[in-house]
Amino acid sequence: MSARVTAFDVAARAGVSQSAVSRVFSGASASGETVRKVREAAEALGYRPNVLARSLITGRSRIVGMVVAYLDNPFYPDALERFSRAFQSEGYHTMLFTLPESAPERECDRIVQQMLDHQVDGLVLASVGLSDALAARCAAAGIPVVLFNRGQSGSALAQVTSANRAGGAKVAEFLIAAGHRRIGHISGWQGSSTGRDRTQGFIEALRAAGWELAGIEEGRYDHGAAIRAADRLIENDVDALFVGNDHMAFAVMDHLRFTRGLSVPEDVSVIGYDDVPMAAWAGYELTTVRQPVGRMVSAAVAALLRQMEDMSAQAGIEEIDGPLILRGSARRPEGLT
Amino acid sequence: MSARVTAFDVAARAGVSQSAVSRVFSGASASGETVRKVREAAEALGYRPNVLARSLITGRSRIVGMVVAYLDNPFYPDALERFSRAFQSEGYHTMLFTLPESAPERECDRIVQQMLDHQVDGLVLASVGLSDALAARCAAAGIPVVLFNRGQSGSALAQVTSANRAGGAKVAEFLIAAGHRRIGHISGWQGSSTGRDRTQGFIEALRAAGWELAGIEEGRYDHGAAIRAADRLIENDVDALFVGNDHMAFAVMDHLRFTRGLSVPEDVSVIGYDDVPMAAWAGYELTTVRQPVGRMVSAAVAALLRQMEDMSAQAGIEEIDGPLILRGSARRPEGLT
DNA sequence: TTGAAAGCGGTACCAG
DNA sequence: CTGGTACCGCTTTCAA
Repeated sequence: MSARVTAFDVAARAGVSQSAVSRVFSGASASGETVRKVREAAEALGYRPNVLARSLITGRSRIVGMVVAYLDNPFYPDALERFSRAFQSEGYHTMLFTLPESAPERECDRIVQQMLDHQVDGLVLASVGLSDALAARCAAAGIPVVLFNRGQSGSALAQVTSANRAGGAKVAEFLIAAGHRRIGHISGWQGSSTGRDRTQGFIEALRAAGWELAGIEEGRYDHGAAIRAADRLIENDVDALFVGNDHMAFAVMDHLRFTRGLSVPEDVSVIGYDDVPMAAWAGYELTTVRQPVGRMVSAAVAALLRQMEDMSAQAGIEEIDGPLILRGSARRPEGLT
Repeated sequence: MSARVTAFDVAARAGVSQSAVSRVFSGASASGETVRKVREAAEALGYRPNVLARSLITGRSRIVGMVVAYLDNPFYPDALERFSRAFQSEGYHTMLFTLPESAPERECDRIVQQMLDHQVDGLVLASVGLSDALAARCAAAGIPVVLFNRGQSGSALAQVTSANRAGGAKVAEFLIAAGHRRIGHISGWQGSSTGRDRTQGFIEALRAAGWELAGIEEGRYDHGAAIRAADRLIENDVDALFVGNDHMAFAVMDHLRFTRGLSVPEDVSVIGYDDVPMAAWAGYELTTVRQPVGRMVSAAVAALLRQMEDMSAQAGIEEIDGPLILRGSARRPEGLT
């Protein structure tokens, strides 16, 4: 509707050149007098620099692209909010994408390509992988990528996860200490590093203590699959269940209690990964493994900034220590926001 | 690192003019032969049009800005995911902002201004208001704005909420039907339309049935405040509590059960707004009011698209019918994703 | 249909 | 410090 106000308009009103206006708004050197006149004129006209034009010439958009597979596991909204705030405070903006439930892995490439088209300065991929071809493209374009909560072996991309293996081991120790001997496992997707690592750490620690799994099933992302897996394990008489999958623990426990009439944790102990906020808020008798979200996000942001600011910075793999087992206490654990 | 591939490079390789390349990629008329040559050259060079440059000249960025106050109420991640997908499928990208917990209302203007600098084509504000000054600025810039889950009376902005008043009334009827007579209310923030409407509908329906509130407190956003409010109401002997605030119901119930040793819902019935996903997943004995998220998002998206596509479209206020009371069943209600 | 040229709204380098 | 000017990468007249 209204005619766009450009730097020329401001220049004309302030009686200076357009270059002067540009300098004032990009923080380059200008005399106090010039600054004053320009600011005044800009204010009067309601002028604001067009970020697109600026990005076009500087080659930096100050936008980071963020891809998240899904948000129904409360771990991700939490992380997303932290990412968003962190980037904002560094002067970056966040362009968000979520993947369709149908073909997440396949869509990811398409979406990353779109972000590249938008000239993003960096990319965060939460719980999704990237094809080698596209990783190469990003590298060629000089766009740093950070994989969050997912490792991709053999890739040169920066990666941040928590110590999933240690987390899995902790669970084993926890269950053994609680006196459980027939322990079942519904694993996370074995195609993901987090899934594999948790399972591996769990089994190893069990073995180190002289025990074997009473049964193992792959749960992947599907509630139904997780529930069927739980059924099979229960038939097999397990008295404890480690659900390594992202947010299946509630579904499983629900099923055990209300379909099978078992009491948790008296009949079967259930322990899951990631579901802390819900478990905590609900004061539920579910024991969960809490990943150190805050530190994971900080590490990812730092890694990305480092690479965006300094082209020569190396992409590294960071494993943030300290997955924490929270007994499903009746009270909300302190320190949880 | 690598030299950027531009339309000129493609043109040179294809033996056509740069204009021709542009036409091919913007879908304008070009002969089949030209299209073939250009596509081939582009493919070989790995060319992709620079969206920034395109937006700069067309004046349309195909980006919608989205501001969300917080994501720790599961209602918002749910909505956000739906928004993101809807916009993606319409060829729009989403730029996300979250507000700092400290000064959300004040920061909102600053952030909206930043989005305008980025030349967004439209704005969605979830649960936050906009100053009149900035609303005017958006209008002047021809940028449509939709307020989601928040009304702002007297503003010309498009607004989508659910029928909060009817929802509040339903809660009253529900509690009365359950035989409660000493009913307390912890309201949502009375500075927001949703908070006011829920409370008003609740009180009116109570009154229509011949009852008065046994007590009312304002909970606002703070867990602590909500808990203290609950304490005061309990001292006042209420046997039912309607928590109109966004995601306080769990905190309140938690407190009642584990600090005060009351059983819910036997001693006190608690009913909240919005917390359905958690309640459902946890199979918790909490009765919640579920807002029709899907339809709310669809309406908001439609309203925004309409205005973005057709400058003459009117901004309207839509109240989506059908807040639903879900008894805190042991099983996850069907139809919840 | 096609190519040449004029911008879109800025930044950056230049000589003054 | 200042103004002039080339240029970022693309879209869009305009003649041919």
